[in-house]
This record gives sequence, C-alpha cells and structure tokens, in this order.
Amino acid sequence: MGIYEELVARGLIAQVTDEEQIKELVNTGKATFYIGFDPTADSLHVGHFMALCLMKRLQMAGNKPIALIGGGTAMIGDPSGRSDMRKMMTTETIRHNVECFKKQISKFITFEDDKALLADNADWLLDLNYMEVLRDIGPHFSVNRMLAAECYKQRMEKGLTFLEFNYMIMQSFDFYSLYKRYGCNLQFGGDDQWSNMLAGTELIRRKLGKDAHAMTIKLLLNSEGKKMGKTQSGAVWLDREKTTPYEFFQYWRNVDDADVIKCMKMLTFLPLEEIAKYETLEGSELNKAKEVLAYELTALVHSKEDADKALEASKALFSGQGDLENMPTTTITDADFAEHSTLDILSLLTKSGLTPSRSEARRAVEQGGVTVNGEKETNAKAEYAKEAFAGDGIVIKKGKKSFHRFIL
RNA sequence: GGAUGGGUUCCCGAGUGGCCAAAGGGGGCAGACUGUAAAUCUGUUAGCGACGCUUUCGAAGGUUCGAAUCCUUCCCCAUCCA
Repeated sequence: MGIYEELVARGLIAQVTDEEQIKELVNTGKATFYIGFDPTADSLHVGHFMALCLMKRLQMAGNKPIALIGGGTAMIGDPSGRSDMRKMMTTETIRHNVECFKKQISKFITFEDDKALLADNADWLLDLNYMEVLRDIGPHFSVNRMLAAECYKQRMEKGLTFLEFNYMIMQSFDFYSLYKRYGCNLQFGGDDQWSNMLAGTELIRRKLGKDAHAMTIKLLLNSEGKKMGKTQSGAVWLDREKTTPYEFFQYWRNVDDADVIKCMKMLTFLPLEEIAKYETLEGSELNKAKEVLAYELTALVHSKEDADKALEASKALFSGQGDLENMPTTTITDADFAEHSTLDILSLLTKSGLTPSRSEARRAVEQGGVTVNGEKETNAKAEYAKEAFAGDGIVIKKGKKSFHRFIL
C-alpha cells in the first residue's frame, strides 16, 4: 500500500485535482508540497496538528514538505467560510505569532539535511509593487469566477471587503512563487481552502504553462458536523501553556463515541490494522479506544512522560486508582492566609480556575456540583484552615470532570 | 454622496419610558440517568461583602423623579440609488 492509499484509507483526503498524477507523485516521493499556516494566534491548534501529521507522513514517504507561514497573508485575513471579517492584526502581533509557529512546527517536522523547508510569505509579499502585481497577475483572475467561488458564498450576504477579496490572489501568488523558487508542485490545505488552491494551480498554468496540483484534507468534524478541537473556552492548543497536557488528554478522552475511530485514523500514527481492532469495540468498551486515542495524541504533541502523567491523573480521578501527584495542583502559601486565617471555598474555586468568578463558584456549590475530598459541599461559606491543607492537601472537584488539588 | 432598515447580554433574537439584569432559542455550567459517551429530563447562566448593592443594551452628551426605550451629535453595518 502506497502512502496515497493509506491517506485515503485514513479518510484524510477530501478533494484532489488529478488523482492519478498526484498518486504517482506522492507514492514515488517526487512531490515537493506545501501547506500554509496563517499566524492568526500565538499557538497552533488541533486543526494545524492534522496538517503537520500529514506533512510528516508524506515526508516519511520521501516527499519534501514546505511549511509556509503566512506572515504576509495574515496581514489580509482569509475570508473563506467566515461570516464576518477577521480582526486586523498589527504587524507586531503577526511577527510574534510567526516566531511561535516556527518553534512549534520544528517540533514535528525534521528540517535537517534539507529534508524540509520553512518559508514565510512575508518574504515575497511585503515588497510587492501594486502596479506590477496588477499588470502581472491581475489579468489572470476573473472577478466573475472569483465571486462564484464557494469560499466567498457566506460573505456575499454579509459583505466582503476588497482587502479580504484579495486573499485568494495572494495565496495563488504564494503557490506560484514557491513553484518558481523551489519547484513546489503540490499544495495541501484544509477543505475550505479548495477555491484558493485551485486559483493557484490555474495561475501557474497560465503564467508558466506547467501543471501543479492541489489536494485538500478533510476538515476534522465531529458527528454533528462541527469543527473539532474547539471548546467553549476556545481552541484546543498545542502549546502547553495554553492547553495543559492534562486538558489536552481529557479533550480526546471525552470525544463522542461516533468520533473515536475517525480521530484515530486521521490523527494518530497507529497502523490501520491496529485501529481496525478498536473499530470492533462497542458500547462502554469504546472507552478503551478513547484512552488510547488520548494517550497517543498527548504523546505526539507533548511527550510520552506527559501522556503517562495525564493517564495516571485521569485514573486517579475517575477510577480511584493511581496517585494524586499528576493532578493539576496549586500550592498555598502563607500570603494566602494573610488577611484571614482561613480560605473559603469560593476563593479556592476561583483561584484554581475551576470557576471564572465567585458568583459562578457560589452557584456551583449551591447547586450541589462541588465536592471537597469526596464529600459534597453545598455551603458556600465553608472555610478551610491552614491545617486542612497539610499532608495530601485538599482535592476539590467541580462537576464530574474538573479537579484541582491544593497543597501547602 | 442620497434613501431605507439596523447595531441588545457568549451567539441568534424579542423588548420601543417605570413591572428590565432584560422574553424565547442556541451554546455553556450543574443535577438525575449513564460508560469521563450520546439522547432525555430538571435547575442555572453580568459582577459583588448577596432577599441588598454596583456595572450592562454601538459611543458621547441631553430630556425626565425614572431611559435599552425619547432628543442631539458621532461611529459602524446591510440593502437600493448615484
């Protein structure tokens, strides 16, 4: 089975420009391909992770990846599939984000021995001359066709600015530039990028008379058709400062039954034969698969140690085995007792981040959602003296899944 | 530039002088049921020293005992016209 067939079997491929040619290119390791990442935040998230995995898979099959950071395109903001305009980012923010991206990407892809390239489209986009671009590239884009593109559909109702309208042209120009510079002949991207990517292959054909290809990755959607990797508090980040390994682990441990196998196929490097075994599991048995999924991903994104710790902690919390060491913990200091000799439960809940405000903490307590050391606590005025934190400390549980430990 | 309709809480969307911290839905959180799943039902969903107080309805002023609601100016968005 070639790498292309494996990608298909994993359900990663959504659309391709020319299946036969791409298969040939990729299976023989002759592809020089790129995936673009727009630095819209200071950390990559799960969506990027899938793209990075894909790069890695293809790299292992002998192809050469180019990770393109959109330091230039981020100045515009991709309107694809969005119903409102992105916030314009300052140049400083973009520069900062680019640095963060570079660091994270290098963790996944080997850049040694020229096996991969890291590029930033700011290098060629920022110095463009407007008139030259208009005359050089402009004639090759039909506004009629652009407006018909799927990616602008949603914006036709709400309004689309000229700034964002240009995104497609810039992305096409990227592909064209990479083709000329590095012989990049294949572009990967999320399925929402399809229109932009096609425009790129077209530009290359028109300008250079050469064939380049595009291939989109299925977006990681859950069974309800929503993008995965999002929680109500934001994205699931790959940066441990923004999403702790434990939270990351828990996110995957808690996916829907219907999504486990799909996630395994798309995100992990487990052999397909092994995944097939999990596929036969049913009902509560699927929890095993979820545990494996969470473990594998945590190990990939963070480290094996982090995965072990997260697994330990989750066992300690949910099945009463394992030890407390790896649970999210806050150390209480004397300063915390400076004003009063005791700490009340609402302070503990907010201090730990279990609740965002004291009001919400109060609600949680009064509704019976909080336990302290395994005992339900419904008194919002409960207080704890310093001695209570001695030894193993105090474990506060909010709801079924959030825990926090306090020690001295 | 002109005309018209708009900007309400996390989102959508009611509300057109006091009964409004603001209907309803979505989402979130919690409880019951479960398998750390889904579905369902129930409660809850601005903040705080909490049967009271403070801040909120695009922004700033004003009228009024009292404003999300009325007036003025400004900003922004959509549609049509130019």
